[in-house]
Amino acid sequence: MRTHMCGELRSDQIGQTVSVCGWVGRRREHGEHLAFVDLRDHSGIIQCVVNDDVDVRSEYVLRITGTVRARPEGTVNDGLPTGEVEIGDCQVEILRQATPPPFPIDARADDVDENVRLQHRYLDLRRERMQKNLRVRSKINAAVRNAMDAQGFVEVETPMLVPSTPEGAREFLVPSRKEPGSFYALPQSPQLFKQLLMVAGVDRYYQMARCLRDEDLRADRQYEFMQLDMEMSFVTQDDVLDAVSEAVLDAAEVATGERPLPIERITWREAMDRYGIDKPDLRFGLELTELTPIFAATEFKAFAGAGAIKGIRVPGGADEYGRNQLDKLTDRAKSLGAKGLVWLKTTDEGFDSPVAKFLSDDEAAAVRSAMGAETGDLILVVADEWMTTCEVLGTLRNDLGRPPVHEGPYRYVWVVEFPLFVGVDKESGRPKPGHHPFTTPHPDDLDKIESDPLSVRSIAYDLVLNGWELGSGSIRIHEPDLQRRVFHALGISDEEAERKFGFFLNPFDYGAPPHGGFAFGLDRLVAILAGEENIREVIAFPKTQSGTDPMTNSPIPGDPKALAELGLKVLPPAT
RNA sequence: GGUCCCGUGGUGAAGUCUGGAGUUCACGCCGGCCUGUCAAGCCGGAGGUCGCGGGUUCAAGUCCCGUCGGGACCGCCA
Repeated sequence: MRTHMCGELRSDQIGQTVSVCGWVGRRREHGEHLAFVDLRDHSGIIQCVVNDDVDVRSEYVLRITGTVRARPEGTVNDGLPTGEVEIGDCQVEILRQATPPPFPIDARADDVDENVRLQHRYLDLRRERMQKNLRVRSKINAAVRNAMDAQGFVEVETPMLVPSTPEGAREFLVPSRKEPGSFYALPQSPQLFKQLLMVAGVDRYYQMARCLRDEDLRADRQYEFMQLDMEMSFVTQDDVLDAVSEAVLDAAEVATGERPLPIERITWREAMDRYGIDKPDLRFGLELTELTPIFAATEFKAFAGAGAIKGIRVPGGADEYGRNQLDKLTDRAKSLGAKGLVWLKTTDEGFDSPVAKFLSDDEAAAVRSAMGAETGDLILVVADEWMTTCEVLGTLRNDLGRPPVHEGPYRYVWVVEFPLFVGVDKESGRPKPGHHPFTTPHPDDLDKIESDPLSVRSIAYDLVLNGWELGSGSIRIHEPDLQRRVFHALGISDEEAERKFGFFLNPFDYGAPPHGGFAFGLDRLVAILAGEENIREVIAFPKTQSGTDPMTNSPIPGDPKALAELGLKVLPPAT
């Protein structure tokens, strides 16, 4: 039907008779016997010179046959890859007429209400930007698959209809017709299956896995999302990180044409100390500075006895931030859990600050020196429990300096040695798992599981890109004694463990190899590499923030007959 | 569950604070003219439940209350 794609025609084809197919973009008519038609397919746009009087309108689907020729002197279009040539003597075949689209099928639709774009997603996807995104995604998928295959991983598909599991994200439930009142769940991840595949001796498993979580949506979260899910036997953390790195770096290379440097590592502790967050954005400074020792014997009540005192320095911020803005920053800090926020404006004489008079000369000088502050800088200080201090300043740091996620350069980082337990459950008073309850404790911290659980590190790691968590993983516990100790630390009795996790852990008794794995979100990786700051832009048919699809109108009310067959009855909405 | 922003011909915006006739701009659409344009140009035209409901007022796109839809974020996402 066609000999070339619209966007591939160049001077090389001059003289050739070609056929191209596509949609009518812009057209410029100069009377009955001359019209310029921009024909578009996914590869680009070619100008066709039509001398017949054919009625050709926006988005008509055409097949055009004609001769490639150089454009006349002075009419070359530098803005178009095909701009040196055009198709002349065009024979136009209308394959399908079209009604005018609700929005222009080009970059102008970037500004159109997203709801309208989603209502007509098939038209939105027709645009160059979205075509590019679909294709980048496809290339990344292929690169990831190739990388995993080349490393000896076996792609195994796991079920979409799985049992509901008690822990973790809220699940989507699927009613069973054969057993009314019983339900499957859609998998929030293939976690249990991939570990059982290790018991099965698969050794290296991977899957492009669709995961489903019934949690509220965000710019970086959809109900349904894709993960590169993988698991390996007889490995250390380094083996897992290397295998994942290979896939991620290959993906980055096909998407950007440039292979990133090896991914650096930082411990969770250092990430919190320096960036105040477990998914640090390394693209900008504003790092947290340790000030605790300076105030070891301070008389300033707000600082005395604080677990940690840290500051961030905003270069030249003294003039930039007025009283009003500083009050807002203080409110922000308080809403994040800090008792307050101390701000210091660096002057030639010392500090301009409401609390300047409470600082001794030595303390002021030490702060200035530790922060590397120069006149005109703004310093923000928080004094609180270590975790609170870090988190509050980390959030302020992001508020103040973080560029949009898709703006280069790309800064990948492995965050390792996550704590095994995070926080304490209000009801039980027991620690809560940081990653999941099957994560291996750090070998150096085994003796603290009972005595000081919150200080126990784990062999768990996250991959972070430009401040977005791409994914996480861990080395799993494969020995029953250690698993029992961790369960006990979590306040899970042997009986409860058997009831909740028996179906998953009992198979380990038949010989579970040491194993560990990882899963990272492809949508997020593709979005960043495609230069998008919202994963909806790299998903062909995404849901809105409230979980609806304006194109298909899903979700829709259940059909009474179908409900009856499933043994379901819909209750009136709670008031 | 919560906070904030947005909703005006097909599309994007202005008008809303400070109430006075559906007013304006650009794109698109329809018709006409036009043989080298590429954001083609020129002339003419059509197109509206100002998201929806209620209230205040002589009068509401504009003020108030509620509601629906979209977005950003918090909670949530082991």
